[in-house]
Amino acid sequence: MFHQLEEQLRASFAQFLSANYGLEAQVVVEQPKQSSFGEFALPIAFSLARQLRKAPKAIAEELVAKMPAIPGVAALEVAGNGYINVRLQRGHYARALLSGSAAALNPAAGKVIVEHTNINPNKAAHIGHLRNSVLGDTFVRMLRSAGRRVEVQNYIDNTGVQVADVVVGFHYLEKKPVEEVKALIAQPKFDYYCWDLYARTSQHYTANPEAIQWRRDTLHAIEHGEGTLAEIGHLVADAIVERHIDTMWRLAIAYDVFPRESEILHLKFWAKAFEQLKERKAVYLVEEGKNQGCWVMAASHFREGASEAASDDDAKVIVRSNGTVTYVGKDIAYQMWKFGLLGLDFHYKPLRVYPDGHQAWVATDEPCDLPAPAFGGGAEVYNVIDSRQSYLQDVVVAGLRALGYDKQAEHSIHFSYEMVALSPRTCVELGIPLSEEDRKRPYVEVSGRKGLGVKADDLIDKLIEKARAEVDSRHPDKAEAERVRVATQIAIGALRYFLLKFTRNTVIAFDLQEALSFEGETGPYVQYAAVRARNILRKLEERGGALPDFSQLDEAALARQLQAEDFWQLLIAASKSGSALDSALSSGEPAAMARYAFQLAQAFNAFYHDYPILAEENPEKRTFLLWLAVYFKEQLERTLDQVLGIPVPDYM
RNA sequence: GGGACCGUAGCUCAGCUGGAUAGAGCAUCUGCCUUCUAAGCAGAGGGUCGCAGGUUCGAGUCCUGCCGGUCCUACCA
Repeated sequence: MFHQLEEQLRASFAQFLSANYGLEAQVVVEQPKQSSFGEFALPIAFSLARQLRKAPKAIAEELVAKMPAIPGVAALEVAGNGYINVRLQRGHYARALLSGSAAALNPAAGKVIVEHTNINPNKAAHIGHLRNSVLGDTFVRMLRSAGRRVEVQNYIDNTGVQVADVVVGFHYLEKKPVEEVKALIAQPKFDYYCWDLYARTSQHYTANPEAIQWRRDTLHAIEHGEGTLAEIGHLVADAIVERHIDTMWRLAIAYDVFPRESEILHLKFWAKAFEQLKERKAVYLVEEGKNQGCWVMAASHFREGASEAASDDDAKVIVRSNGTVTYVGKDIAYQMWKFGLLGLDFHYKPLRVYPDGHQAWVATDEPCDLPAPAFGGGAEVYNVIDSRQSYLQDVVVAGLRALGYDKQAEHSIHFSYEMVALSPRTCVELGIPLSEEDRKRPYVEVSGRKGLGVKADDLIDKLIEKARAEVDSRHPDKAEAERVRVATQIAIGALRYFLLKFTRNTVIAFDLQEALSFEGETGPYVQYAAVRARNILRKLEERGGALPDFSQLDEAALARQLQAEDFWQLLIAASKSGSALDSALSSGEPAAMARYAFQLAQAFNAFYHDYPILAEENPEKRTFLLWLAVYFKEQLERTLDQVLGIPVPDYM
């Protein structure tokens, strides 16, 4: 609604300027610094000052005087040195909201593919992985809320070095036969077991460099899919993927399809992509130098300013001299498949039915009887991958471009984000040893190899435990199962909000104390505002009342009530959810959406404190306040639950 | 060496394509629970927006240089 008016305003001014001054001006519509200035502010007079050679203030005054009436707008005012402030007709605006005459969504056509999570299936998920998943999942929810069709992919690197290292641990270090590994998999927390084993194997390599041969042998075995090593590799990877799915579902994060690296190889995705790359001369064979015998992509393809004659040594190796393909090479093939450019497809089998009935599929190399949806073939692709891999992502896009797929390269977006590190204080708390140097740093990087980090499940458990204590003390009369449910919802809210409140390119120095906080700018604060709105309505019912018929609030009544600035500001804030989604989406910042939710909650909390609705005796005002509470509740709940993936508890 | 990002209140961070008096949260201090739950509300203090130039009606925002910090620049991913 708010957004609609903004557009209308823009259009009206542009049209007026074009018709009366012959100017094709870009009309900027801002929101005033102070709400007392009105709902919109246009700095148009400033930009016209040069062209018209007149003082901005004079231009603004002239425009305001000549501008024909705009529906829904009460007044245009000149302020400051030449701002045009816009005030809306409050009753008219509220009536439109009440009767639900919202604009229909007009989403772009075409499927959006969002790839996120992508955790190496060799150990438990940690806090850094959570940032990826929460960002990706929230972005997916934002797109879907805007009406886009979205497919969520979680790519599994099940044949890589990291899986191989855990296999080395099982086979060479622990000398476990397949049966014992299977028994371990059946135990709970198999991902935690692998977390430690992976760290041990890494340490073993450091102490015994010759042991690296085990890794080579294992990688080779896994790639060919034969023998004990390969069998353990597949068992481990599949089992860990299941654990990751469990962990992410605790945060209401789900996937549609799991493409796997093993199928990229077995189904000849890479071979086909390689053919095309060679044909188009996107890659070439190096004759001499350090990259002798490798197929490489010239630096000029992916690096700004690199000259055509840049040396072979600067090029990116795509196929190693031993004939094996690098991860980037496989990623190019995968990216081509995502856009439907490869002419090949995976086979799929069902992997998991989520508790809500959603079916997730996994890629396989054998046909399956069950019909799977059509995956891949997206119009836009977002890869949620941390910023350290931007170089690799540039190479992937360069690959598409070199093949002549300019449009796809354009729509191939690296949705990058900075890493999650640990605050020194939290390291101490977790017993992680710090060097003198580390102590002075603002943060310490986590390391899977060293086994340093905060495991996702541990963090979620801690949050639930803390929320549980709060819920228990406030609601000792509620059934235990119910208290656990509410505590879990609060924990999810706290965690998701914490990971979303930072913009993407900010390094998060994870601080346990801060993450466990439920006060101030946190998920529980926002949830609490929604719960308060629910409490009002529940209390009304408990006292034998019922919601009045809001249609009796006509424009005049609404205008009367909305003379109160507090009410008007809350209504305006709540009606901005569509506008907030729009701008968060165009800037690609889920943090903006989280911030909006927080601001809306703040506005409501102040309102809640100042105006006891149920005690209101004036019938018109009471009806109006109840409507305001209901409208706020709807907007906030939609923003929390649908867009941010944060559940709203029944009570707190 | 080359590339990218960052530097805003004591701390952690917002600040959309340049716009009105630079904002939150935490921490500190002061008030407010017989009311729809205080996970809350109201208020106070706290800033040379790293430094120096430039662009213009106007710069935290754009350009250049410097200082400080981080990441990338693998036949790992």
